[in-house]
Amino acid sequence: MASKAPPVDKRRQILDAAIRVFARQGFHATRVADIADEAGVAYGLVYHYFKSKDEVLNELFTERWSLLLAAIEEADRSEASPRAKLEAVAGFIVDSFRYDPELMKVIIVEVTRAANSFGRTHLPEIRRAYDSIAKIVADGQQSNAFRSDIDATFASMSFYGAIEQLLSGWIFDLIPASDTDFEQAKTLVTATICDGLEPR
Amino acid sequence: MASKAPPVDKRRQILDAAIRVFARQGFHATRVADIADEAGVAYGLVYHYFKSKDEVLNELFTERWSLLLAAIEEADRSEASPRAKLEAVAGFIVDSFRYDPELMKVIIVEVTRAANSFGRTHLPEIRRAYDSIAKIVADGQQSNAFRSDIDATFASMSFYGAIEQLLSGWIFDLIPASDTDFEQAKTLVTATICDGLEPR
DNA sequence: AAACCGATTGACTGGTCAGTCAGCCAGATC
DNA sequence: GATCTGGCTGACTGACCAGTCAATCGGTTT
Repeated sequence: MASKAPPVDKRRQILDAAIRVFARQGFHATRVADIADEAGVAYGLVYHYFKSKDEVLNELFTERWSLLLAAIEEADRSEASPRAKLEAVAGFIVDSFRYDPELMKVIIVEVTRAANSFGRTHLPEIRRAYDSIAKIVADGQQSNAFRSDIDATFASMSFYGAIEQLLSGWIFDLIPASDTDFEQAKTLVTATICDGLEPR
Repeated sequence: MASKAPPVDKRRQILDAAIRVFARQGFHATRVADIADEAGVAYGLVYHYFKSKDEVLNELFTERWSLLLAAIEEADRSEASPRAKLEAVAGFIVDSFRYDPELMKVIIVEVTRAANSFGRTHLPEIRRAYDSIAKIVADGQQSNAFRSDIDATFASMSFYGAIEQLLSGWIFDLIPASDTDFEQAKTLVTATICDGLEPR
Protein backbone atom coordinates (compact mmCIF):
# COMPACT_ATOMS: atom_id res chain seq x y z
CA MET A 1 0.00 0.00 0.00
CA ALA A 2 2.37 2.62 1.26
CA SER A 3 6.11 2.04 0.75
CA LYS A 4 6.24 5.19 -1.36
CA ALA A 5 9.16 6.49 0.72
CA PRO A 6 12.14 7.00 -1.57
CA PRO A 7 15.47 5.65 -0.30
CA VAL A 8 16.81 9.19 -0.28
CA ASP A 9 14.84 12.32 0.32
CA LYS A 10 15.67 14.30 -2.79
CA ARG A 11 13.96 17.40 -1.48
CA ARG A 12 16.20 17.46 1.56
CA GLN A 13 19.16 16.70 -0.66
CA ILE A 14 18.38 19.78 -2.73
CA LEU A 15 18.00 21.97 0.36
CA ASP A 16 21.30 20.79 1.78
CA ALA A 17 23.05 21.33 -1.52
CA ALA A 18 21.56 24.81 -1.69
CA ILE A 19 23.01 25.65 1.71
CA ARG A 20 26.46 24.73 0.52
CA VAL A 21 26.22 26.54 -2.79
CA PHE A 22 24.59 29.67 -1.37
CA ALA A 23 27.24 29.82 1.33
CA ARG A 24 30.01 29.42 -1.20
CA GLN A 25 28.84 31.72 -3.98
CA GLY A 26 26.07 33.81 -2.53
CA PHE A 27 22.42 33.62 -3.57
CA HIS A 28 22.59 35.94 -6.55
CA ALA A 29 25.66 34.32 -8.01
CA THR A 30 24.29 30.78 -7.84
CA ARG A 31 22.42 29.41 -10.79
CA VAL A 32 19.69 26.86 -10.24
CA ALA A 33 21.86 24.50 -12.24
CA ASP A 34 24.56 24.84 -9.56
CA ILE A 35 22.15 23.66 -6.91
CA ALA A 36 21.03 20.72 -9.03
CA ASP A 37 24.63 19.75 -9.80
CA GLU A 38 25.68 19.99 -6.16
CA ALA A 39 22.71 17.84 -5.20
CA GLY A 40 23.49 15.33 -7.95
CA VAL A 41 20.03 15.77 -9.35
CA ALA A 42 18.49 16.91 -12.63
CA TYR A 43 17.82 20.59 -13.19
CA GLY A 44 14.09 20.17 -13.46
CA LEU A 45 13.77 18.36 -10.15
CA VAL A 46 14.46 21.56 -8.28
CA TYR A 47 11.27 22.91 -9.82
CA HIS A 48 9.40 19.75 -8.98
CA TYR A 49 9.95 20.42 -5.29
CA PHE A 50 10.13 24.22 -5.25
CA LYS A 51 8.19 26.91 -7.04
CA SER A 52 11.28 29.01 -7.64
CA LYS A 53 14.86 29.62 -6.65
CA ASP A 54 13.59 32.14 -4.10
CA GLU A 55 11.43 29.50 -2.50
CA VAL A 56 14.47 27.37 -1.78
CA LEU A 57 16.03 30.19 0.22
CA ASN A 58 12.68 30.96 1.83
CA GLU A 59 12.44 27.41 3.04
CA LEU A 60 15.97 27.44 4.47
CA PHE A 61 15.35 30.68 6.28
CA THR A 62 11.95 29.81 7.69
CA GLU A 63 13.12 26.42 8.87
CA ARG A 64 15.97 27.92 10.88
CA TRP A 65 14.46 31.19 11.99
CA SER A 66 11.48 29.49 13.58
CA LEU A 67 13.93 27.57 15.75
CA LEU A 68 15.54 30.82 16.76
CA LEU A 69 12.20 32.40 17.61
CA ALA A 70 11.26 29.35 19.63
CA ALA A 71 14.55 29.49 21.50
CA ILE A 72 14.17 33.15 22.36
CA GLU A 73 10.63 32.69 23.53
CA GLU A 74 11.56 29.67 25.57
CA ALA A 75 14.38 31.60 27.20
CA ASP A 76 11.91 34.32 28.04
CA ARG A 77 9.49 31.88 29.62
CA SER A 78 12.15 30.44 31.90
CA GLU A 79 12.58 31.51 35.50
CA ALA A 80 16.12 32.73 34.98
CA SER A 81 17.31 36.28 35.52
CA PRO A 82 16.96 38.71 32.61
CA ARG A 83 20.68 38.62 32.17
CA ALA A 84 20.70 34.83 32.03
CA LYS A 85 17.90 34.98 29.47
CA LEU A 86 19.97 37.22 27.25
CA GLU A 87 22.93 34.94 27.68
CA ALA A 88 20.77 32.02 26.61
CA VAL A 89 19.76 33.86 23.46
CA ALA A 90 23.35 34.76 22.64
CA GLY A 91 24.33 31.18 23.34
CA PHE A 92 21.70 29.77 21.03
CA ILE A 93 22.72 31.99 18.14
CA VAL A 94 26.42 31.35 18.61
CA ASP A 95 25.81 27.61 18.84
CA SER A 96 23.67 27.71 15.71
CA PHE A 97 26.64 29.12 13.92
CA ARG A 98 29.07 26.70 15.43
CA TYR A 99 26.87 23.73 14.63
CA ASP A 100 26.02 24.75 11.08
CA PRO A 101 28.12 27.71 9.93
CA GLU A 102 27.12 27.43 6.30
CA LEU A 103 23.40 27.65 7.00
CA MET A 104 23.85 30.53 9.41
CA LYS A 105 26.03 32.31 6.91
CA VAL A 106 23.29 32.03 4.31
CA ILE A 107 20.63 33.22 6.71
CA ILE A 108 22.61 36.17 8.00
CA VAL A 109 24.15 37.25 4.74
CA GLU A 110 21.30 36.57 2.34
CA VAL A 111 18.25 37.30 4.46
CA THR A 112 18.81 39.06 7.73
CA ARG A 113 21.35 41.51 6.37
CA ALA A 114 19.70 41.74 2.97
CA ALA A 115 16.54 43.44 4.10
CA ASN A 116 16.48 45.46 0.90
CA SER A 117 16.20 42.58 -1.47
CA PHE A 118 15.36 39.18 -0.19
CA GLY A 119 14.98 39.87 3.49
CA ARG A 120 12.16 42.32 2.83
CA THR A 121 9.69 39.45 2.65
CA HIS A 122 10.80 38.23 6.01
CA LEU A 123 10.93 41.51 7.88
CA PRO A 124 7.93 40.56 10.02
CA GLU A 125 9.59 37.36 11.21
CA ILE A 126 12.89 39.11 11.75
CA ARG A 127 11.13 41.79 13.68
CA ARG A 128 9.54 39.21 15.92
CA ALA A 129 12.98 38.22 17.11
CA TYR A 130 13.83 41.81 17.96
CA ASP A 131 10.52 42.23 19.74
CA SER A 132 10.99 39.11 21.81
CA ILE A 133 14.42 40.27 22.90
CA ALA A 134 13.01 43.70 23.68
CA LYS A 135 10.44 42.04 25.87
CA ILE A 136 13.14 40.33 27.89
CA VAL A 137 14.84 43.68 28.40
CA ALA A 138 11.60 45.44 29.27
CA ASP A 139 10.75 42.79 31.86
CA GLY A 140 14.21 43.20 33.28
CA GLN A 141 13.56 46.91 33.64
CA GLN A 142 10.22 46.22 35.26
CA SER A 143 11.88 44.14 37.93
CA ASN A 144 14.71 46.65 38.33
CA ALA A 145 17.26 44.10 37.18
CA PHE A 146 18.01 46.53 34.33
CA ARG A 147 18.11 50.29 34.44
CA SER A 148 15.12 51.97 32.90
CA ASP A 149 16.75 54.99 31.29
CA ILE A 150 17.84 53.02 28.24
CA ASP A 151 14.92 52.33 25.93
CA ALA A 152 14.26 48.59 25.69
CA THR A 153 14.00 48.71 21.92
CA PHE A 154 17.35 50.47 21.63
CA ALA A 155 18.90 47.98 23.98
CA SER A 156 17.55 44.95 22.17
CA MET A 157 18.70 46.26 18.80
CA SER A 158 22.15 46.89 20.25
CA PHE A 159 22.29 43.43 21.72
CA TYR A 160 21.18 41.67 18.58
CA GLY A 161 23.35 43.90 16.40
CA ALA A 162 26.39 43.07 18.48
CA ILE A 163 25.81 39.34 18.07
CA GLU A 164 25.16 39.56 14.37
CA GLN A 165 28.29 41.62 13.92
CA LEU A 166 30.31 38.93 15.64
CA LEU A 167 28.84 36.30 13.35
CA SER A 168 29.72 38.47 10.37
CA GLY A 169 33.23 38.80 11.69
CA TRP A 170 33.55 35.04 11.89
CA ILE A 171 31.93 34.51 8.52
CA PHE A 172 34.30 36.85 6.74
CA ASP A 173 37.39 35.96 8.72
CA LEU A 174 37.65 39.35 10.34
CA ILE A 175 38.01 37.90 13.82
CA PRO A 176 39.36 34.56 15.02
CA ALA A 177 36.81 31.77 15.18
CA SER A 178 38.02 29.01 17.46
CA ASP A 179 35.91 27.01 19.88
CA THR A 180 37.12 29.10 22.77
CA ASP A 181 36.24 32.28 20.86
CA PHE A 182 32.71 31.00 20.48
CA GLU A 183 32.44 30.17 24.18
CA GLN A 184 33.90 33.51 25.19
CA ALA A 185 31.61 35.35 22.84
CA LYS A 186 28.51 34.09 24.61
CA THR A 187 29.53 35.55 27.94
CA LEU A 188 31.43 38.54 26.63
CA VAL A 189 28.57 39.91 24.56
CA THR A 190 26.28 39.63 27.51
CA ALA A 191 28.91 41.09 29.80
CA THR A 192 29.44 44.02 27.45
CA ILE A 193 25.76 44.79 27.19
CA CYS A 194 24.86 44.17 30.82
CA ASP A 195 27.95 45.34 32.68
CA GLY A 196 29.44 47.77 30.20
CA LEU A 197 33.03 48.42 29.29
CA GLU A 198 33.78 50.73 32.16
CA PRO A 199 35.01 49.16 35.39
CA ARG A 200 32.51 48.78 38.18
CA MET B 1 41.84 78.45 -23.64
CA ALA B 2 40.20 76.71 -20.70
CA SER B 3 36.53 77.43 -20.06
CA LYS B 4 35.77 73.75 -20.70
CA ALA B 5 33.82 73.57 -17.43
CA PRO B 6 30.26 72.46 -18.23
CA PRO B 7 27.50 74.43 -16.53
CA VAL B 8 26.44 71.28 -14.71
CA ASP B 9 28.68 68.48 -13.56
CA LYS B 10 27.05 65.51 -15.25
CA ARG B 11 29.28 63.07 -13.42
CA ARG B 12 28.08 64.34 -10.07
CA GLN B 13 24.54 64.38 -11.39
CA ILE B 14 24.83 60.70 -12.22
CA LEU B 15 26.26 59.84 -8.81
CA ASP B 16 23.48 61.71 -7.01
CA ALA B 17 20.85 60.06 -9.15
CA ALA B 18 22.41 56.69 -8.42
CA ILE B 19 22.12 57.32 -4.68
CA ARG B 20 18.41 57.95 -5.02
CA VAL B 21 17.74 54.99 -7.27
CA PHE B 22 19.91 52.55 -5.33
CA ALA B 23 18.22 53.64 -2.11
CA ARG B 24 14.78 53.22 -3.64
CA GLN B 25 15.18 49.94 -5.51
CA GLY B 26 18.38 48.39 -4.28
CA PHE B 27 21.52 47.91 -6.35
CA HIS B 28 20.58 44.62 -8.01
CA ALA B 29 17.14 45.79 -8.98
CA THR B 30 18.28 48.99 -10.62
CA ARG B 31 19.10 48.99 -14.28
CA VAL B 32 21.70 51.36 -15.61
CA ALA B 33 18.87 52.91 -17.61
CA ASP B 34 17.16 53.82 -14.32
CA ILE B 35 20.20 55.77 -13.20
CA ALA B 36 20.44 57.57 -16.53
CA ASP B 37 16.73 58.42 -16.49
CA GLU B 38 16.84 59.66 -12.92
CA ALA B 39 19.84 61.82 -13.80
CA GLY B 40 18.13 63.10 -16.93
CA VAL B 41 21.02 61.92 -19.01
CA ALA B 42 21.56 59.52 -21.89
CA TYR B 43 22.23 55.89 -21.16
CA GLY B 44 25.67 55.91 -22.69
CA LEU B 45 26.88 58.83 -20.61
CA VAL B 46 26.97 56.65 -17.55
CA TYR B 47 29.59 54.58 -19.34
CA HIS B 48 31.42 57.69 -20.39
CA TYR B 49 32.10 58.52 -16.76
CA PHE B 50 32.15 55.06 -15.19
CA LYS B 51 33.59 51.77 -16.30
CA SER B 52 30.62 49.79 -15.08
CA LYS B 53 27.54 49.87 -12.90
CA ASP B 54 29.67 48.47 -10.06
CA GLU B 55 32.07 51.36 -10.35
CA VAL B 56 29.27 53.82 -9.63
CA LEU B 57 28.56 52.10 -6.34
CA ASN B 58 32.28 51.79 -5.64
CA GLU B 59 32.67 55.50 -6.03
CA LEU B 60 29.76 56.26 -3.71
CA PHE B 61 31.08 53.94 -1.08
CA THR B 62 34.69 55.06 -1.20
CA GLU B 63 33.74 58.71 -1.11
CA ARG B 64 31.71 58.30 2.04
CA TRP B 65 33.69 55.63 3.83
CA SER B 66 36.91 57.62 3.66
CA LEU B 67 35.11 60.39 5.55
CA LEU B 68 34.08 57.88 8.18
CA LEU B 69 37.60 56.56 8.53
CA ALA B 70 38.94 60.08 8.83
CA ALA B 71 36.36 60.90 11.50
CA ILE B 72 37.22 57.83 13.56
CA GLU B 73 40.91 58.47 13.34
CA GLU B 74 40.44 62.10 14.22
CA ALA B 75 38.36 61.14 17.23
CA ASP B 76 41.13 58.80 18.27
CA ARG B 77 43.78 61.52 17.99
CA SER B 78 41.82 63.91 20.22
CA GLU B 79 42.57 64.32 23.90
CA ALA B 80 39.11 63.23 24.97
CA SER B 81 38.36 60.24 27.17
CA PRO B 82 37.96 56.86 25.48
CA ARG B 83 34.29 57.00 26.19
CA ALA B 84 34.00 60.44 24.60
CA LYS B 85 35.90 59.14 21.59
CA LEU B 86 33.40 56.34 21.13
CA GLU B 87 30.57 58.79 21.52
CA ALA B 88 32.13 60.95 18.81
CA VAL B 89 32.26 57.95 16.48
CA ALA B 90 28.65 57.04 17.18
CA GLY B 91 27.71 60.68 16.71
CA PHE B 92 29.42 60.91 13.36
CA ILE B 93 27.72 57.81 12.01
CA VAL B 94 24.30 58.82 13.27
CA ASP B 95 24.72 62.30 11.84
CA SER B 96 25.84 60.87 8.53
CA PHE B 97 22.56 59.07 8.40
CA ARG B 98 20.55 62.04 9.50
CA TYR B 99 22.22 64.32 6.99
CA ASP B 100 22.03 61.97 4.04
CA PRO B 101 19.86 58.94 4.81
CA GLU B 102 19.71 57.74 1.23
CA LEU B 103 23.47 57.55 0.82
CA MET B 104 23.94 55.86 4.17
CA LYS B 105 21.20 53.41 3.33
CA VAL B 106 23.01 52.48 0.13
CA ILE B 107 26.34 52.13 1.89
CA ILE B 108 25.02 50.04 4.75
CA VAL B 109 22.63 47.89 2.78
CA GLU B 110 24.57 47.40 -0.44
CA VAL B 111 28.15 47.35 0.77
CA THR B 112 28.72 47.03 4.49
CA ARG B 113 26.02 44.41 5.02
CA ALA B 114 26.56 42.77 1.65
CA ALA B 115 30.01 41.45 2.32
CA ASN B 116 29.25 38.35 0.30
CA SER B 117 28.61 40.07 -2.97
CA PHE B 118 29.60 43.64 -3.40
CA GLY B 119 31.12 44.39 -0.05
CA ARG B 120 33.75 41.70 -0.52
CA THR B 121 35.88 44.11 -2.54
CA HIS B 122 35.78 46.62 0.25
CA LEU B 123 36.41 44.33 3.18
CA PRO B 124 39.86 45.83 3.79
CA GLU B 125 38.45 49.34 4.09
CA ILE B 126 35.57 48.16 6.23
CA ARG B 127 38.00 46.33 8.42
CA ARG B 128 40.03 49.47 8.90
CA ALA B 129 37.05 51.06 10.59
CA TYR B 130 36.72 48.13 12.97
CA ASP B 131 40.43 48.24 13.70
CA SER B 132 40.42 51.94 14.43
CA ILE B 133 37.56 51.52 16.86
CA ALA B 134 39.33 48.57 18.45
CA LYS B 135 42.37 50.79 18.94
CA ILE B 136 40.29 53.31 20.85
CA VAL B 137 39.02 50.53 23.09
CA ALA B 138 42.48 49.04 23.56
CA ASP B 139 43.91 52.42 24.53
CA GLY B 140 41.07 52.82 26.98
CA GLN B 141 42.02 49.50 28.52
CA GLN B 142 45.64 50.55 28.67
CA SER B 143 44.73 53.61 30.69
CA ASN B 144 42.32 51.63 32.85
CA ALA B 145 39.39 53.68 31.63
CA PHE B 146 37.98 50.40 30.33
CA ARG B 147 38.14 46.99 31.90
CA SER B 148 40.61 44.65 30.29
CA ASP B 149 38.76 41.35 30.56
CA ILE B 150 36.69 42.06 27.47
CA ASP B 151 38.72 41.62 24.32
CA ALA B 152 39.04 44.93 22.47
CA THR B 153 38.18 43.35 19.14
CA PHE B 154 35.01 41.83 20.57
CA ALA B 155 34.08 45.12 22.12
CA SER B 156 34.64 47.13 18.96
CA MET B 157 32.61 44.69 16.88
CA SER B 158 29.80 44.89 19.42
CA PHE B 159 29.90 48.65 19.42
CA TYR B 160 29.90 48.98 15.67
CA GLY B 161 27.32 46.23 15.28
CA ALA B 162 25.00 47.99 17.68
CA ILE B 163 25.21 51.22 15.71
CA GLU B 164 24.72 49.54 12.37
CA GLN B 165 21.73 47.67 13.71
CA LEU B 166 20.17 50.94 14.78
CA LEU B 167 20.71 52.39 11.33
CA SER B 168 19.12 49.28 9.84
CA GLY B 169 16.20 49.73 12.17
CA TRP B 170 15.72 53.28 10.99
CA ILE B 171 16.21 52.36 7.37
CA PHE B 172 13.57 49.67 7.46
CA ASP B 173 11.15 51.44 9.76
CA LEU B 174 11.60 48.98 12.56
CA ILE B 175 12.22 51.67 15.13
CA PRO B 176 11.11 55.30 15.29
CA ALA B 177 13.41 57.78 13.57
CA SER B 178 12.77 61.27 14.85
CA ASP B 179 15.38 63.91 15.55
CA THR B 180 15.22 63.18 19.25
CA ASP B 181 15.68 59.48 18.56
CA PHE B 182 18.85 60.29 16.66
CA GLU B 183 20.17 62.45 19.49
CA GLN B 184 19.30 59.86 22.10
CA ALA B 185 20.87 57.10 20.06
CA LYS B 186 24.28 58.75 20.20
CA THR B 187 24.41 58.77 23.98
CA LEU B 188 22.38 55.62 24.56
CA VAL B 189 24.56 53.39 22.42
CA THR B 190 27.62 54.63 24.19
CA ALA B 191 25.89 54.34 27.55
CA THR B 192 24.87 50.78 26.80
CA ILE B 193 28.33 49.73 25.75
CA CYS B 194 30.25 51.65 28.41
CA ASP B 195 27.95 51.48 31.42
CA GLY B 196 25.91 48.38 30.63
CA LEU B 197 22.28 47.65 31.18
CA GLU B 198 22.57 46.69 34.81
CA PRO B 199 22.26 49.46 37.37
CA ARG B 200 25.47 50.72 38.93
C1' DA C 1 0.65 -7.53 -18.99
C1' DA C 2 -1.52 -3.35 -19.45
C1' DA C 3 -2.71 0.78 -17.66
C1' DC C 4 -1.36 4.13 -14.34
C1' DC C 5 1.15 7.66 -11.83
C1' DG C 6 4.36 10.27 -9.50
C1' DA C 7 9.27 11.04 -9.62
C1' DT C 8 12.83 12.39 -12.64
C1' DT C 9 15.17 14.18 -16.76
C1' DG C 10 17.38 17.97 -19.50
C1' DA C 11 16.75 20.54 -23.90
C1' DC C 12 14.67 24.65 -24.96
C1' DT C 13 12.61 29.42 -24.75
C1' DG C 14 11.62 34.07 -23.61
C1' DG C 15 12.94 38.00 -21.40
C1' DT C 16 16.25 40.84 -19.36
C1' DC C 17 20.23 43.90 -19.23
C1' DA C 18 25.10 45.31 -19.04
C1' DG C 19 28.01 47.09 -21.95
C1' DT C 20 29.32 48.65 -26.99
C1' DC C 21 29.75 51.72 -30.68
C1' DA C 22 28.97 54.59 -34.58
C1' DG C 23 27.81 58.86 -34.99
C1' DC C 24 25.84 63.63 -33.56
C1' DC C 25 26.27 68.30 -31.89
C1' DA C 26 27.97 72.68 -29.80
C1' DG C 27 31.51 75.36 -28.71
C1' DA C 28 36.40 76.35 -29.60
C1' DT C 29 40.15 77.14 -32.75
C1' DC C 30 42.16 78.64 -36.95
C1' DG D 1 33.03 79.42 -42.21
C1' DA D 2 35.62 75.23 -42.04
C1' DT D 3 37.56 71.97 -39.13
C1' DC D 4 38.24 69.88 -34.88
C1' DT D 5 37.25 67.80 -30.44
C1' DG D 6 35.18 65.68 -26.70
C1' DG D 7 30.96 65.52 -24.24
C1' DC D 8 26.93 63.24 -25.30
C1' DT D 9 23.33 60.12 -27.55
C1' DG D 10 20.53 55.80 -27.72
C1' DA D 11 19.77 51.75 -30.73
C1' DC D 12 21.69 47.42 -30.74
C1' DT D 13 23.83 42.91 -29.38
C1' DG D 14 25.54 39.05 -27.02
C1' DA D 15 25.37 36.51 -22.89
C1' DC D 16 23.05 34.74 -19.36
C1' DC D 17 19.62 32.13 -16.80
C1' DA D 18 14.99 31.29 -14.49
C1' DG D 19 11.43 28.70 -15.42
C1' DT D 20 8.70 25.39 -18.79
C1' DC D 21 7.41 21.09 -20.60
C1' DA D 22 7.24 16.93 -23.16
C1' DA D 23 9.22 12.72 -22.60
C1' DT D 24 11.07 8.79 -19.85
C1' DC D 25 11.52 5.71 -16.05
C1' DG D 26 10.36 2.43 -12.45
C1' DG D 27 7.35 0.79 -9.28
C1' DT D 28 2.10 -0.32 -8.28
C1' DT D 29 -2.41 -1.52 -9.12
C1' DT D 30 -6.03 -4.06 -11.63
